[in-house]
Amino acid sequence: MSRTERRRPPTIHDVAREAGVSRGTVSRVLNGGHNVSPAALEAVNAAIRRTGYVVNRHARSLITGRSDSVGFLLTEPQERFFEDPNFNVLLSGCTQALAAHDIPLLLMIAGDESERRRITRYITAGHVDGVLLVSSHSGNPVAERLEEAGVPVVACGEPLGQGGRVAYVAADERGGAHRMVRHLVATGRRRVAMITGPLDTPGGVQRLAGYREELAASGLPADESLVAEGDYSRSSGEAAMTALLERAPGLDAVFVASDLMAQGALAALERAGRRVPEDVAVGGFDDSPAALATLPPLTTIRQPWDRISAEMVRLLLARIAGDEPAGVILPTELVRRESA
Amino acid sequence: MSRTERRRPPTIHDVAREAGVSRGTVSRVLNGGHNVSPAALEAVNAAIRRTGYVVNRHARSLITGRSDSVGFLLTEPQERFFEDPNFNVLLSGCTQALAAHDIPLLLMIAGDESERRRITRYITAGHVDGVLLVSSHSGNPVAERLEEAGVPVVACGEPLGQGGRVAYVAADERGGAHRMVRHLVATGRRRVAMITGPLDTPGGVQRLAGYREELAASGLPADESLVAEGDYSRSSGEAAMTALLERAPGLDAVFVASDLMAQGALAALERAGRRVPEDVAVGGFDDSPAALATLPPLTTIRQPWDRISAEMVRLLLARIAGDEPAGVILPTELVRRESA
DNA sequence: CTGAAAGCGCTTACAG
DNA sequence: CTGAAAGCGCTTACAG
Repeated sequence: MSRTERRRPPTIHDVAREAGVSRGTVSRVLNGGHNVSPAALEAVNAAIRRTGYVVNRHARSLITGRSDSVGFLLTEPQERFFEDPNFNVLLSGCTQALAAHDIPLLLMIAGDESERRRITRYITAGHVDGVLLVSSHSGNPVAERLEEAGVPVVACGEPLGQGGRVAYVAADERGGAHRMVRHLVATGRRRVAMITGPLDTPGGVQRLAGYREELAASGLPADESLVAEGDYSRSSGEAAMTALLERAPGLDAVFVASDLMAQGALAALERAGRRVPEDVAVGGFDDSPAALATLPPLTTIRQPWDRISAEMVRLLLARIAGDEPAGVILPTELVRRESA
Repeated sequence: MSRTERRRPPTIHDVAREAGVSRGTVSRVLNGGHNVSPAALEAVNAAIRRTGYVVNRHARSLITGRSDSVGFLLTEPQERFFEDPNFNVLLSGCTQALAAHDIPLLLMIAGDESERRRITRYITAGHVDGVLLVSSHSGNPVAERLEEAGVPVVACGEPLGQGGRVAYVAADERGGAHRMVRHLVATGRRRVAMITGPLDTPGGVQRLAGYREELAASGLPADESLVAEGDYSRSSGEAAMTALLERAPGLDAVFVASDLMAQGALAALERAGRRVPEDVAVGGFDDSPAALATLPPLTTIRQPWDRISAEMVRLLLARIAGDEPAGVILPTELVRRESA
């Protein structure tokens, strides 16, 4: 027990004594300063400074019933999280946006159903005022479960088949796909293939839809042999590209639904002896750090992750304050580099 | 205010009534079940199940003075965090190891000095029982500040110049460097260059020391023109490799202190028309996902991130329980792939 | 082994 | 505008 003794921190009582007012008045100052005379306000603020007082959140939460904290819940299998740089940007952005409101972020990872149950229980017990949910796979019931229990949720990406019951923030996936395919076609490509994301995710579905729409708009024929499905991982992109090359050797461009998969596709193309962009133009999606790590650097669709995290936090705080759920769609943008 | 009403969750009082015992007895069951008769124990447990009771942590913390939560504090500038997959593995591993103890992890990011002050204040106010610190740069005073305030800290990586005051977990950096250089030399390389990490970090310093020691042990001459410093980023690896090629065109191998920098080095070598591994063997460090994303896949030194996170959590919980600080060094291992 | 009671540090009507 | 007081849901000596 030789560990440094932690001194008992000053309480509202110490501040009250120091300022010569009651504890109620100190509390009022702490909670917005309404109904407090200027003189008292100043005395209390000075006392807070002198004593180094910091509110005890446990005591406050006990009475308010709020925890003044927010959960960041990841229900993807871990591997995805490890590999995808987007998660970092999102997580970090949310942490900082919350920090500006002095709200701590609790990180929660639920890889399997038993962890999901444990965490749901923890959350619905009121340990957190709301949840930022990252889990684009449909058929994942946590969002509804939490909302039913009265815990506000904001999802990253549009939840599939949930009829507007849960709030979300998403990039304009479909518009992004339009932009990329338009660019590919505008630069003279005529056999444009696509590697999609998992088709049980909104990103998977909508980027594919945008691809098809833009192809049709360009008067190019639809050809299902030009479409292969991946799971957003690097290796799945490599496998899909290999399959496409086999099925449709004449392809001259490929729109890949994530930069990470595009990295894999690039490897497959190199192995097959196809030059990029001379023989095959490659377009990615995300504008993640991976897009700069490839050779050649990737032409891609930028998702505004910084704005996405900021909007998620804004929406969640609004929901916690009582607002109705809302969906926010943020624009994407084409980033031209060397691969297409 | 049409938001779903959150029902008031059951309290210890409801459980007591349901079980026909006093609240004190319920509390004893909750806290280990000492001094409770088997009959009472069973009645309480049944009542807990029936009511769906979950302890209110705020009330508990208010009286125990513990928060039963832990902070994960990142003091690196954000960019590093985004780019480095190791952070993910570490963060995720710590989250899960803590979850096994039912302890939530609060993510904290302190990019600049003002954020550092805000977060230090938050932590020392007792909102967290201990801190997992990721910040290998020396001259970063947060670890000492926190320990002085009585908050246990466990650092990732050996803190430079802190005389054993703060607990840490690290990989055997020096041994890893030995292993890699030995491998390079054993496969016939004679002009082995090195791209180091930042030399104000333990990883930077120790991997370089290991390189020099092993070169000497192999009877190869020390040549300072063969050493260039990077900052662990991809682009710095590319720049360093370009500089090395200029200074020492005759090099036939390079030991790069991180996989990410190795990725950059590979790009520089390709640009310079050097084949890997035929002309230049490249060895990385980390065995991060980046090592598999390169062409050719990277021979590297595996850091046991899963064990590192588990040990950090173990050590922190021990410190919180009163143990003295300790340093733990975990072994590294050579992973042979195609680049060397 | 068990219950009654005090008290952790706050907030919030309630009087004035 | 301000103070006195109740009470949030727990834990922990203290008696028995």
